[in-house]
Amino acid sequence: METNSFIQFKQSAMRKYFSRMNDMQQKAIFTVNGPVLVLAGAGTGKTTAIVNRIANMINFGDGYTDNSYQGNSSDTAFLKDYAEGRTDDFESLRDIVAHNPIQPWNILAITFTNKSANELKERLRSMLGSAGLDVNASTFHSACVKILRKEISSIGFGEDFTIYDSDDSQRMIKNVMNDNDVSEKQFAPKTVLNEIRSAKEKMISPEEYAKNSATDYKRKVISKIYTSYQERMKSANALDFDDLLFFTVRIFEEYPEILAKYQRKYKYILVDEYQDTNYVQFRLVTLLSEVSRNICVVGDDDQSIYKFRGADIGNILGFEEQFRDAVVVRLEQNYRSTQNILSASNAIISNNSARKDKHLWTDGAEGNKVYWYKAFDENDEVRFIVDTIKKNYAQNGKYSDTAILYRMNAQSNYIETTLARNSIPYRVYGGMRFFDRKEIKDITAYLAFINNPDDILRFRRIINEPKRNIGDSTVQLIEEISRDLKISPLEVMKNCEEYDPLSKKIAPLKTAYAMFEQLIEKSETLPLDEFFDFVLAKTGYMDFLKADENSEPKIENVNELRSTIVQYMRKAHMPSLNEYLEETVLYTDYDRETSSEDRVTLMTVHSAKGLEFRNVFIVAMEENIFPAVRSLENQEDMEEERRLAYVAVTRAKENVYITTARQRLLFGQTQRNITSRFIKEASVFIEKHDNALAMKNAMKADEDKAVTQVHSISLQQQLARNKMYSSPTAVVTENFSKGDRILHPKFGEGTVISAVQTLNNVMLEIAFDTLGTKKIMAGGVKIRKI
DNA sequence: CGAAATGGCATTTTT
DNA sequence: TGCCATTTCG
Repeated sequence: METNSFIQFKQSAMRKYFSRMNDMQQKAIFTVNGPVLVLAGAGTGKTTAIVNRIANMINFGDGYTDNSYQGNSSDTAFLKDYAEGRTDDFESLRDIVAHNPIQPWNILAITFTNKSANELKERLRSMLGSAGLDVNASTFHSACVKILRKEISSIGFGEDFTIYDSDDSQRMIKNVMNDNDVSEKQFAPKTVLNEIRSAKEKMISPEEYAKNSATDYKRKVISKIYTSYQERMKSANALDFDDLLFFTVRIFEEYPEILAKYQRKYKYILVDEYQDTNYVQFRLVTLLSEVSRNICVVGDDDQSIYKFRGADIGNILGFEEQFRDAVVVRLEQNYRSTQNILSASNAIISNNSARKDKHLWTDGAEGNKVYWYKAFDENDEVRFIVDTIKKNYAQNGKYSDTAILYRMNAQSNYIETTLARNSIPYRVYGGMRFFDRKEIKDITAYLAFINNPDDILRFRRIINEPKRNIGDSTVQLIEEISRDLKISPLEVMKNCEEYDPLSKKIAPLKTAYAMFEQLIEKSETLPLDEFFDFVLAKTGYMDFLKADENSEPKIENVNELRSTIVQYMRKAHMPSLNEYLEETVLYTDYDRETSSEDRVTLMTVHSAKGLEFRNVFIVAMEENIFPAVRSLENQEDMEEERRLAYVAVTRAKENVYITTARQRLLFGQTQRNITSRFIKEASVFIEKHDNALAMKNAMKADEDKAVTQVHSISLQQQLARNKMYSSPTAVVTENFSKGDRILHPKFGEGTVISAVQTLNNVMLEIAFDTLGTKKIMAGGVKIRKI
């Protein structure tokens, strides 16, 4: 009697402690040991559940399910009081309830992005204080870097290895292709890199790749490039992003004692966004949890949208097969959206076959129907968006609760222009990132090369930037010598007089060597920020920038880079160049910092995952765009598009606006697409507002009037209409015809052979008096009739 | 060597 | 159409 009530009150007291969580969330929180699969639909409080689960593990261990301690009557009385709200003495609760509490450093929580890792860290800290900071919450990549810095010597790299970003990798591929006489025309470096990347994602080494390539010419070539790429990476002591995961798993597979060490360290593994894991990531997680079997994966198969970069939805769908005893928790109560939005998204996603059945619900309001605006063309479409944003703004005085989502980045342009013209503040996500800018990459390359003089790629990038009279052929020679003799390019420069082919360049090489020698020396003595200034001055890079009159934004960027160094120095325990470089390459999140400014957000549906907005516009929901053309043929791709549509709709708290256009100008061509199947799938929850028909009829009336006077005026009309909508610069004002004499600012005088009218430009074929015949767009360079 | 012209290409993106 | 990377020409 007594024992039963102890356990009963213990559980109610603990439920009381986590009473802000719903039953399902509590189930996830209290299942501490063994494999757990949390299927968390959009907006169901997933992160909160994760944070609370970790808090439970650290505070109470497996106290909730433990039967070994039977308590006594005063404990039972306390628990009863706690459960019924007469006390909230947490310390006493923990004393009585805790069983095998888990040390924070035995927990590894893995996410995909720095943003979510940071969010997790922050929430753990605020819930658990300093214990929260001891949980290893990091991305796959940074978790692997940490392991590799300790263990990589086992496979022959130095522990101060350099990390290459995608841009660096691609350059490296190009270099390798050039040196192996593989034409970039025949094999696009991008394609080659992708192939290598996907091989690494599947844990296929160059040797293994070679085995299956004997018969296929393309594979044979790629195999050669892959092998040589990895060799060079090794001699540069560099790893690319994929290597970080690949080599960690390799080490675990080949060195059981190293694996065992980490299995002991990370007794509890938690993986967020599990639906987006690829094979290496799956392997890593599987290996680490093999012994403890304490693995909790959290995700939503309906939000798996990264197949194109290797994500395997099978990982989450197969979890229950992999772990027969897995506890499955479904989070389906949604705290974000109105019932109508949820119904619409459920209606869409239920057309997918490869999924675990889930049904989002809310006890909140019914809300508005999804608003579908059928526009005449893309200009009418943005006009609607602008009007609606203005209307909403008039009501609640806020722009930042609105997002405009599109399928591809190319669509942002015409929306931006119109927003700007209407003075609606906005921010576009995506595009050039801070650390991808040339000047930033250059300076970082200096720092990286000073940090690791074997880094041949960075050497190549900066040795003649600014100009030091060391041209391509000389660099090529240095590289070859360095490779053949297995010495660093610096060594080659130092002793350049020993190498005959370099004899003509001894002076510049010696000068450059002396410079690097000084830089390296200062890197060991100066604090980082002062060292940074020294590099800028000594290398002449700052002067080089200042010499260009348009360089102000660049100089500003450089100053911003400096402030990242200062920031880093402030928070680092032992600031080092190596660690700083690691952070900048791995944590590029910095320029995504959420500004508090009140702006409309423009982004692709992909980058909207995990975010929420009161009002969401989903632009151009038409077949060929959303779903994208390339997914129409293939069932699997189509299901991914549908998941994407599901993600898009579930971003909204209150209002979803979907737009389509009867015709639209995209990639310079006018196209007519039929309505997206996704709209039809959710039609019950959608309200259609057709402006296309009205506008078409209005235009038809105009046209009829005109036709009575002039025949076939439609091209003229078309042009006039384009003039109205498009920027004025694109319009050709002068009319050219065959036989006209013209003056071109560069090519001089000539005679027009033909003039072909395109939609809003004229293609001229001109016989120049001195240069022969050329085809030129009249709208581009200024061509005058004479 | 650097600006200008040409050609090719156009889902989605994090680390 | 518009962007980019590469080529081309002075």
